[in-house]
This record gives sequence, structure tokens and C-alpha cells, in this order.
Amino acid sequence: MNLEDVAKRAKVSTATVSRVLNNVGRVRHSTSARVLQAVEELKYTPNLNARMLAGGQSRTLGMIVSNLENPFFLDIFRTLEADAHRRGYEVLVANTDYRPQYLVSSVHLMLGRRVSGLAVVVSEMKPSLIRELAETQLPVVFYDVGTARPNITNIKVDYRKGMQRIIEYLHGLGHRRMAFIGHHPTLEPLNNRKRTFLELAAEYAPRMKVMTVASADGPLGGQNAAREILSSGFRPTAIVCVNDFMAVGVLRELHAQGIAVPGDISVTGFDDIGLAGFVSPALTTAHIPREEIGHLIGEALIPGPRSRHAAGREVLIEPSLVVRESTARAPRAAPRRRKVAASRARTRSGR
Amino acid sequence: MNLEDVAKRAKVSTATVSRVLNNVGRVRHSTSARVLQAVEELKYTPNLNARMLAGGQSRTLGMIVSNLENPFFLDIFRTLEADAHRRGYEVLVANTDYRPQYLVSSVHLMLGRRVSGLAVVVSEMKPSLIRELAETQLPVVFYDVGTARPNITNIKVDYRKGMQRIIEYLHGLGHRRMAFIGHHPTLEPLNNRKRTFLELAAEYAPRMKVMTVASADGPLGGQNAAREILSSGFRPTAIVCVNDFMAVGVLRELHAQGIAVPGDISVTGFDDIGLAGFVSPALTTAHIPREEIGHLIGEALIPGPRSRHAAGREVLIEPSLVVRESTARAPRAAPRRRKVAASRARTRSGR
DNA sequence: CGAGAGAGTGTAAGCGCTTGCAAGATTACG
DNA sequence: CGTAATCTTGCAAGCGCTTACACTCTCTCG
Repeated sequence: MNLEDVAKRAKVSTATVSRVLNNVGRVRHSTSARVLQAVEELKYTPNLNARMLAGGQSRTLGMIVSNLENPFFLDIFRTLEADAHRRGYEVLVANTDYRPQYLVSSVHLMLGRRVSGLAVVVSEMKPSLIRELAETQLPVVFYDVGTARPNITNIKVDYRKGMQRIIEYLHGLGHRRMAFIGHHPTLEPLNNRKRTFLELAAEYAPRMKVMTVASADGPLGGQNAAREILSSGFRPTAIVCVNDFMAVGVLRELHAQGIAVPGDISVTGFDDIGLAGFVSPALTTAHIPREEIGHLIGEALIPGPRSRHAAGREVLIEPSLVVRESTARAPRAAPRRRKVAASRARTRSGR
Repeated sequence: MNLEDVAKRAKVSTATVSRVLNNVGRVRHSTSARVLQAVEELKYTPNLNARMLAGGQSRTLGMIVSNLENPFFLDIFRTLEADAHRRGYEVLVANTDYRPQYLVSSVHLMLGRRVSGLAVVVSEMKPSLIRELAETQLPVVFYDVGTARPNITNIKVDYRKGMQRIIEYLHGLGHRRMAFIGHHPTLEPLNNRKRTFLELAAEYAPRMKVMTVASADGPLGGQNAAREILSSGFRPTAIVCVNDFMAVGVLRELHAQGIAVPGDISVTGFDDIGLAGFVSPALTTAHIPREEIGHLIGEALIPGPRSRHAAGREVLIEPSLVVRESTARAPRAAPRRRKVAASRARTRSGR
């Protein structure tokens, strides 16, 4: 079932069918109607691969993310996709699960499909890949990694600023013992977040007691990390999570162990995903405008009148603090030990 | 940058380059090495569109879902993708947001890309589309809709069975006033779930008092629905949600209004998404084996030795009840009204 | 009424890759 | 050392579609 079949049936040339289907050039209305009818009758669907090959235009964007499960990435994807559709573009997603090797093959897959723009929103990144993409003509957007080049737009979040707001806030509430929960400490951007936490903590209170643990991204990882902290002997009054997704698991674990949040321990997240407002207590977090990021990506990758197509610029986004219910003044004494299953123990006056 | 450039550089024909790249036919080792080096030096990436066109094999699967945000769909996708990768396939996702029109265009997009298999995991579905796909040669898997045909595999969940287990359980706990929260009641599969609830409720207790409300899929929708119920005057002792994703919002709203779960109201979900175990109280729900579904899809769409490729069979999956913390014996009296600052009125004795 | 201007359509040359076929190069053997 | 068998490789025909260019009509005007 191809163009030629349709052409034959409509008694025209393939060129005319193509023109009708793409709405280009002038075609007599009666002819066009005949073609459309033939298409209908034959249930013809144009072969997009061939179209791409011949036309040279893919009208397809690629987006690579580290963890589709984390709503943070999904939100960006959805915004971008909506923008893309509005402009007649498709977007292909690839998920790396934070595996650098997958990033490489995903990039090549996208390149192979000849996407007309590529967004790389990941935490793992090899410099060689950045260089490779920089040498391409392809409009590319990097989130959180790399540097601006002629064809590369860079979107960065001022993570330090966000973390600073969190720590300042927590410090102001009297917290002096904090734990930081992260994931994939071997990946530079993530390790950097941890370092930032440590530096800022030291800056705000030289005698601040801190500890850091890492687990997998997601609620399960958060839960495990919380467990690890709780059984380590260290008793933080605040747990700072690298993102909301992990914080959800932390909240759960604290609840399960009968530790009050924020009474005994305050918890913070990062990103401000939708879920943050739906857990109890609702998460205090740093807001990262994911929609804005999605729009920025679209703007950079989709050519258009008022677009900064492949502008090679650099955008810095500043997170804002969102205070909800999971944080409060630090308790005077150390938080109580977990109380055993059977008895829910004495009530503490949290302060 | 194309095959010819590489061929020229390696001083061979394009045919040879192609053979090397695809590992087919016999090529002298020294030649192959030369080709590989040329590829490397030129940073050549094969054009997959052209490859597909010429080869006729796309090794790409398509998957269309209603709501990628709902972990239920995402889990299926991830399992399928893992299986696909293992077999050298890619999978393209499309998201419809429950809009029938988007389903149609997504299907055509997939058809246009000449996927070698298509999974349609949605709740909206036009009979005409089913017919159209049935007429194709393409291996297709439908979830929850349509009937088996030669090229179509059908996966269905025995929703009634799952709902029955929930209602039976709730009924056994003494619940006699229930509310059902759903979404998209205009879509048949979803409306059917509601009907099933109603029928089963009537069956278990002819005098059961019920009410149903609908909102958007997701926590926000769940929250709105819960609000609607609470302000309606009807005082259920149990709220049955069409899925876990919405239940999350319900839990939040009840908590916010000071209503104890499961003390005052029991809440159930459906699907058993990971999040169900991470909210507090953890959700009682019906487990749907999403991994199994993902594997089944892969089995049906990817040709292989022990695969039932395009077997046109029908699989019925039975959900199992998972009891967690969100359900308990129905309270004797009506649940207390929300206790709020502004004093939200008198206590009603329901029934 | 003839020429120029469009309008409508067809012809054919690719787009980059795969692959059947056949020729040229090697190797094996008697 | 000749010949057949086996390897390697190149040739060239598409895959289905877009598009520059050319051609045929039909009008419009002077």
C-alpha cells in the first residue's frame, strides 16, 4: 500500500498525491477530492520513514531523560510534547535509568532517527558525548550539564541557591544536625549536589553535624536511606533529600517507625513535583519550574518566528523555597528512638 | 555523512560497509577493520529511516497509553521496553490523555512509522479503530478493549473479580455506605468499572447506600472527588477508588479534613502501583500484575522462538486483594465531621 | 486573435540504505 | 600447475516519498 497504489486509483501521478497529502503546491479541487477518496478507500498511511528520507525534514524531537518514573522528568517531557504537537512536531523519549552506557546508545538512536532537535535531560554525561554533539549541526539542549556552544543551549538550575534557601531556612529553625539523602553519588551532577549541601551546611554553622547517605532514586531508595540513617546512631533533626521523589519514601519510613514529621524530624525535598503536595505531611521543598524548562526546550529546538532556535544561549533557573508541612522548629532534645511495634509510647511535646 | 562517504574513505563499496555494520555476509577481517575505522573517524551514524525503508524491518514497537503519568501505564511500558531492548527492539510511546482523537492520530503515527507491533493500552477506543487495526497484518495487543482476531492478542483484567474481592472484604468489615470515585465516565471501560461497582454493591447488600463521583485521573482528581463526596451530605464509611493514583489524592484530602483513615473512613485503590505502599496509611488495593502484562505484550509482538507471535489469543488476568492499612472495620457511628478552625458544622448521624 | 501568464499535472532524479546476483580473488586438491 | 570450490567484494535495483523542472492547458489582454 503505497503512494503509487493511491495514484493509480485516483488516476493521477504520485507527485500529485504527495502534493495533496502535504498541502503544498496547487491542485485542482476536484483532483484533490479524488485523491483523498482513494486514500480513504485504500486506508493508506504514508510511510513516515520514506517521507523523512526524501524530505530531509523529520519534524521530530528527541528527549533523553534519566528516570521517567520520577515525575520531575515526566513533567518536562509532557510540557515539551504539548508544545511540540502544537507546532506539528513529535517527540521521542528515551530513558537511561542513570546508566551512562544507555545515554550513549540513546543519543545514537536519536541521531540515527535524524531528529531535528535533541534535549538531554540527564545527570550522567560523558564529556566526549558533549563534544560529539557539539560537533553536530543539530540543535541540542542540555539540562544541568555541559557548556553553551553555537548549536547548544544550556539550561541550568542554580542548585546551590535552592539548597542555600533550604539550609538557611532549616538553620533558622534551629536545626543543627542534618542528614542528606542522595542517589548515584558517582555521577558528577549528583555528587555535586551532595558537596553543595556539605559546603553550605558548614558555612551556616561550622559545628553543624551532618551525614550523607545514598540509595536509588525513588521512594524505595528514600526509604532505604532513611532506614540507614535511623539505624546509624546519628540522630538528625532534619533530613534534606536531593529530590521530592526520594523524600516520599523518607516520609513513609519515618511514619512507619513512629517518628513524627515535622515534630521529631523535619524533611525537605527538591523539585516540587505534584506529589509533594499530596503526601502527608505535605513536603517543604524547592520549586523548580518544570513547565518553564519544557517551554525553553521547545523554544530552543523548534524553529519558528519568535524562537531562539539553536541560540546557543545559557539559562539559569533559580529555585524558590516552598514551605509546607514537613518542616518545623527543631526539637530541643534528641528525637526519641523508634518505639516498638506493640506500644505506641509516650507522647512527646515536640516544641 | 552517509554510507558512501564511509565507503569512499575505507576504499570499499557501500555494500561492504553495510555488511560490516549489520554483521551479515562474509567480510574479510582486515576490510571490516578499515570500515570500522572510517566509521569512527567520520563519526558516522546510520540513517535509521533509510535503513528501515530499504530493509523493510523496523524492529520498533509502538505503545499507546492513556496517561503516562499514572504509574500503572509507566510500569507496563518499562517492562515492555526492557524486554524489547533485550531482543534488539525499540519502543515508541504515545500518550493520549484519554482523548479519543489523540488515540486515532497516535495509531496513525505508529502505522506511519511502520512499527512491527503495536500495543494499545488505553481506556478510550473507537470500534472503527479496532476494525481498522484488525484488517492490518500488524501484530496488535489490546488491553482492556476489543476482541481477539487473527493478528490481535487481547489482554483483559477481570475487573469484576477484583472489585468483588474488594467489596466482599469491605462488606465483611461492616461497611454499608460506600462511595465510588472514578474518572472519565464517558469512556466505556471506565463507565463499566463504575457499573460493576454498583452491581456488586447491590448484590452484597441490597440496602447498601452508595454514591459515585468522577473527576480527573490522578491525585488532584482524587482530592476533588473526595471533597465533593464530603460536601455532599452523604457520609460513606468506605471510599472505593477506581485506581490507586486517584486514591492518593483521596487520602490526602481526608487527612487534611481531619478524617481518620481507616478509623472513620476506609479507602481502597486498584492496581497496586508502587506508590500505594508509600502513602500513609498504605493503600489496601487490588493487585494487577503489570510486569506480567508487559511481558505478555512483548511475547505477542516480538517474533521469536518461543513467542506466541501474533497468536490472536486472549488472556484474562485476575487481580488479587492486597490488604494494607487504609481499611478497617466500619465505625459504629457516623464518622465525625471534619474538625476545623472555622468550625464546620454539626455532626450528622448518617444512615 | 495571438502571446504571455498562470494554473495544474507529470517526469524523473534523488534521499541513504539493503541485498540478490555475479564477477574477481583465493584457496584447495589432484 | 590447472581447475573447481569458496571467499570477498562490487553492481545496481529498488524501498516509498518529495520536489525541481518541464509541459500542457486555459485564460486574460492588448
